[in-house]
Amino acid sequence: MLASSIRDVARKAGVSVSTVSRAFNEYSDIKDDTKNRIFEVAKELGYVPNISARNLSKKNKLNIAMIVSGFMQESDVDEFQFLLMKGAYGYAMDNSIEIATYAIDSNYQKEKTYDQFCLEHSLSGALLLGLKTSDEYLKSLKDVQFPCVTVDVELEGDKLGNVLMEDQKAFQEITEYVLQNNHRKLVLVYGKKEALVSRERYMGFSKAIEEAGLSLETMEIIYGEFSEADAYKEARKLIEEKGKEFTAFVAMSDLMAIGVMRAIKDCGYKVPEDFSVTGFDGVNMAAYVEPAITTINQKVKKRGYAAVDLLMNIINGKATAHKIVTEYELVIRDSVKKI
Amino acid sequence: MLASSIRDVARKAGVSVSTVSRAFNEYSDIKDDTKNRIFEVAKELGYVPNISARNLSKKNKLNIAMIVSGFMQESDVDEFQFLLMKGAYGYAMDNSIEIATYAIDSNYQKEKTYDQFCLEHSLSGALLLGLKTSDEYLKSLKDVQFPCVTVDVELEGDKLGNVLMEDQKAFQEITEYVLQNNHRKLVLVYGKKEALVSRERYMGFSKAIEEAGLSLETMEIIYGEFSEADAYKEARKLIEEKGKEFTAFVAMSDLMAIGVMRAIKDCGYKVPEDFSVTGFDGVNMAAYVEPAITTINQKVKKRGYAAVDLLMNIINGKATAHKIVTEYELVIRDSVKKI
DNA sequence: ATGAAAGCGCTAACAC
DNA sequence: GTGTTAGCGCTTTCAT
Repeated sequence: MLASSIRDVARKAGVSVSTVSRAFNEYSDIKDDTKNRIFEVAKELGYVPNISARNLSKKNKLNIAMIVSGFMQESDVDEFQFLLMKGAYGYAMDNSIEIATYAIDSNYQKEKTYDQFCLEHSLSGALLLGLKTSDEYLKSLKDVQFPCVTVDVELEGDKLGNVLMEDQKAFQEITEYVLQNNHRKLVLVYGKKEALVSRERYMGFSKAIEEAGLSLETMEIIYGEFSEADAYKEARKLIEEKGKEFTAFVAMSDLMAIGVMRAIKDCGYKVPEDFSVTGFDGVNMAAYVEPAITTINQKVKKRGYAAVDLLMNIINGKATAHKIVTEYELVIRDSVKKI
Repeated sequence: MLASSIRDVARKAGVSVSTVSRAFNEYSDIKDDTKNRIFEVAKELGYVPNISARNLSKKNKLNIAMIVSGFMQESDVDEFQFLLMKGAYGYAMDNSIEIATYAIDSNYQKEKTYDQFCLEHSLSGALLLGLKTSDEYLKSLKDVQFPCVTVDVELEGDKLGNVLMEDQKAFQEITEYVLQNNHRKLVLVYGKKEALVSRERYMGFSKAIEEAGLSLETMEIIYGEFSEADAYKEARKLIEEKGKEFTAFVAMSDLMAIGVMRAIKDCGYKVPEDFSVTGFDGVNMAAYVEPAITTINQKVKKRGYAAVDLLMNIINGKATAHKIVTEYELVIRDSVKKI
């Protein structure tokens, strides 16, 4: 009953296969009459063109994919990649294109290069999400043959596009906000050491501190690895050791800010009365915890949307710039107290 | 430079194409010697078998996909589908298989049936997530030709598998818990009307009420559509109208519970002092809000894992049961007060 | 405006 | 154990 091919349609419609092909590929040089008849027959037969076959023969196919690195490694609570995906699929729906998503971990990347992945899947190009400095793909990416767009990873290349954010500037801005609230002894809650954004945000932190005429030496750094649990543990350790020697925690992610807040509460202190806390990302949860967290909203979904847009432009050679810097926004809520 | 084919490998290794094919398909009848040589040459040439070509010619291919319905329609805060995906990819990693994820909205489903989608993508079968009663796929699903596993949708069929949860029993259990805490005037916060799980949970609610010798008439129902915002709005309206006439809100999802809690606070009341609240799902956020929400943990990630497992078994004809009922757990936290 | 036929890269009989 | 060859279902010249 199933699996009627282009030949079946051709036969039943009384035309040749190439005519059917023309109809389905929206060629101009085909009579409306025959075209309609073909579609009718196709519908009767439940015919749909087989994508694999099309991929084999077609010159200019458009197959785009989203390759997510470290999907399983990220915390379950981390909605960052999820929102990126949603943004990407938003573009797909708006433009009636299809995106296939694949999860690829670091080990897999050692077996096959990015180009090989595209080759074997007949892709036109792909979005690459969640890349870490430790990822194999990262090294070979600069001279890929297939169009590729990365998020939060800056890399030059003919076929390469990047969707970036001014991490440094944004982190400087939120640090300055804390400083403006008269905090002088800050704790920086650092993210994953091998994440590219961590370094950028650190630079922003330093800059804010130094431009305020303060010394980095007087600040503390704890390492939360972008994890709620790690941030909790480290913050708790620090508070138990040094008590209220510091007044504010400036975290590189909302999740870590949440961990820090939990530690503060468990130590019998209150936010923001005893300690102020800021986050980074603009994750939904940051608005729902108590107190709601002051943070930088990265507008993640929009970034996913912009990434596919850029990829499409690179694929069809219409990309003017290969770097898109997306906007952010300081969201002031209730987790910082003026002292 | 790129795109060397099986023929290039064959030539350079001094063998025929079929021998190369045998090597890559792990046939037994091939000398280790030649096999190794082929792999060596393949590596030199950067050869990877093209999946589209393989799909065309291979009889027993294994291509599985995850089809997500209503991906864009769900609230951004809703991590349910995300966790399901993670669970599915967990299985994929553990078993070294590849899963392609596609987002398909209701409109798209009208154009193409499930079988047609599998056909055009050369799939062996797929996981179907997020199906609503309003979805086109749902109707035609019972007699699909391609193996298919649904989550939270019970449907008989030769090639059909379901991963289910005892929604009714679970909801009854959490309602009973509230009742045991001596609440007598409850508000049921209903989910999406067209969601299959809503009806089940409603049955569980009714049963708990009736078995406690109470009357459904004395309870209130508000409609939150599984949305935080809607639940907030409806709860707020109710509280402003009737004040503390009721003592507990029993919600069909954690997100709605969070909305209700926000409404309660905004009306100047406290949880659980003035109103008790329960959720359902076991979403991560439920643990982080304040107070932490008493809920039913669905163990969503495990369900995603189980779903792929079932699909694989159906595909290779080894499925004993086509219905998997996954476990849940009542998680008691701080949002219910004994009165 | 339509048809015939070659070919995309691979697998699977069938030969040897 | 390995080679030869006919497809898989489509697109794309090239004819007409």
